[in-house]
Amino acid sequence: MSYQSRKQIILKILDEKGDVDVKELAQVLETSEITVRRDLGTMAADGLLYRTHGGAMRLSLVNQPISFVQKSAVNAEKKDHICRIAAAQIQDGDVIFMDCGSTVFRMCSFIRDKRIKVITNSLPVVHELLNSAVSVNLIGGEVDPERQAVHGTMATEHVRRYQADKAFLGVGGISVEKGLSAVSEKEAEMTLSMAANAQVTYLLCDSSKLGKDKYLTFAPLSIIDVLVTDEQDSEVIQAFSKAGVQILN
Amino acid sequence: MSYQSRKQIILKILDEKGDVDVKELAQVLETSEITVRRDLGTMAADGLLYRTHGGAMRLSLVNQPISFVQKSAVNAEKKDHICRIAAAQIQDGDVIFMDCGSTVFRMCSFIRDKRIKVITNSLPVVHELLNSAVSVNLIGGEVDPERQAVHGTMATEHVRRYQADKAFLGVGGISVEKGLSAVSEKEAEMTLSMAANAQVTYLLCDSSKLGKDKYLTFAPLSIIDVLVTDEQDSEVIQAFSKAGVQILN
DNA sequence: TTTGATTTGTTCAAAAATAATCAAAATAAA
DNA sequence: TTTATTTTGATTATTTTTGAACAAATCAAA
Repeated sequence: MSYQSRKQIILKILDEKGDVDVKELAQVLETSEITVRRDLGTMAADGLLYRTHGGAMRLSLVNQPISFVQKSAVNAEKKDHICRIAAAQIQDGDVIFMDCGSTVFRMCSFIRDKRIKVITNSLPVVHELLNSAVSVNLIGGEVDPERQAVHGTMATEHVRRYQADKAFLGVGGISVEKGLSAVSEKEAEMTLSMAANAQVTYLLCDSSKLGKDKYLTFAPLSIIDVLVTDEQDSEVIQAFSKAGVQILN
Repeated sequence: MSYQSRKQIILKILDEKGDVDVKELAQVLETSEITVRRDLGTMAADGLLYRTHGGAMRLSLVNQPISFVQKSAVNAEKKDHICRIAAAQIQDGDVIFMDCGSTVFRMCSFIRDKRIKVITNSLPVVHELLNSAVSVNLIGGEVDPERQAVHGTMATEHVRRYQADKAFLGVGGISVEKGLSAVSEKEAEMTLSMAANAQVTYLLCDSSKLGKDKYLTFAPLSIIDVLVTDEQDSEVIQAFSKAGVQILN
């Protein structure tokens, strides 16, 4: 049995169990311990595993995989409903903006296989679409650790350079009277920039946010074209509709 | 039996089992081992299989993509040595560039507690510094999934807007004769941009890359100021020193 | 901290696999 | 048919891989 074959087996065991010891491998591979040690040595040098005393460990256990923790999955079902509808609006070839809202993030799993370009300031979105059919353009600027997103002058300017077919945005609150409101100026600025440079602006908004205002009101209702929500035909919805916003639910 | 017929059989066995050894094939094909070896040799040259000692393997088993985490684990000790030295050059208040090299990535753990600003095009670096004392500026542009980094025109332009105290860069290879070389044009472009906009340019380079040239040579030695390496006083090092590069090791 | 057991690195020799060279056999071309 | 070319197998030298032996390093328990 060649080194390459042993390597495959070792990797497989490591993938299943997470760790192995030399003696165990020597038995499984029907070879001597010294050979196993040599194999583990070269594999460690190639960065395929982490060598421990007496054995080896899977790298992912040592060096935690890169992943972004998402905001609590509050209203997960509602959000998924909204995202399904929003994703259906996208066609292959589209260029779309996606902001750093938690609802917008959930769209990722519904657009992985689309041949589109996504321009975003959200790190979790980038991470989620990294190995997908989607081509990603990341907006540059100051990283906001709390929101895991990019904001600031540079980011705004970056957005201004691009023209998108559609923008998919989140928001803190929305009402007919006061329009759009946010909890942070940074997010508000990004929302405005994206809306300004997109042909059609979709607002993804679960029913808990409808008719609510957050501390910073920053834009009139008119900057959005379509409101995607889970709320069925209610008074609030009809008010939005009357105010000239198209409703999808 | 002709080579073509044997080839078909070998490929079929390989497809079913994943690997074979020469002796086994010699029996099945009713021919000598030397002939089998010759067959495997030509087939490997044609890219039909991967030749191992004593046999062959299916290509799909061998060609597994190497993740960034894995790459950064190669020569880990050397890299950590280099990173410790590099990190010691940084003072609170500094603005620094960091590129998407795997050695540069390892610097993260040594600079987490510094009060500095890091400007980078590397997603792993951003992730690693997300919850640290470091303030991060992310370079925007097209995301390259393979390198987990941002490149392109927009990225280059972004860098041009900033002036940094220090740049910490990786490279594919470096030699006194040909200067800096890279495996991709994108990386080369980013290296050039960062070097151009930094007061002092540090090249982080473990000994395995010294004196080696990669396919794309893109810059003279003069664009770097300091070479940080693990290689102790050797001929190669002295040559670099004589060429005007400061050495840290 | 010391002790004892285990693991590892190193060196070396045996074994296995390969490369290189050359001649015989099979095949194709004139 | 003869001649040239390709393919194959045998032989030998070289390289790679493997396992054993032993000193050094490491770990765990007393």
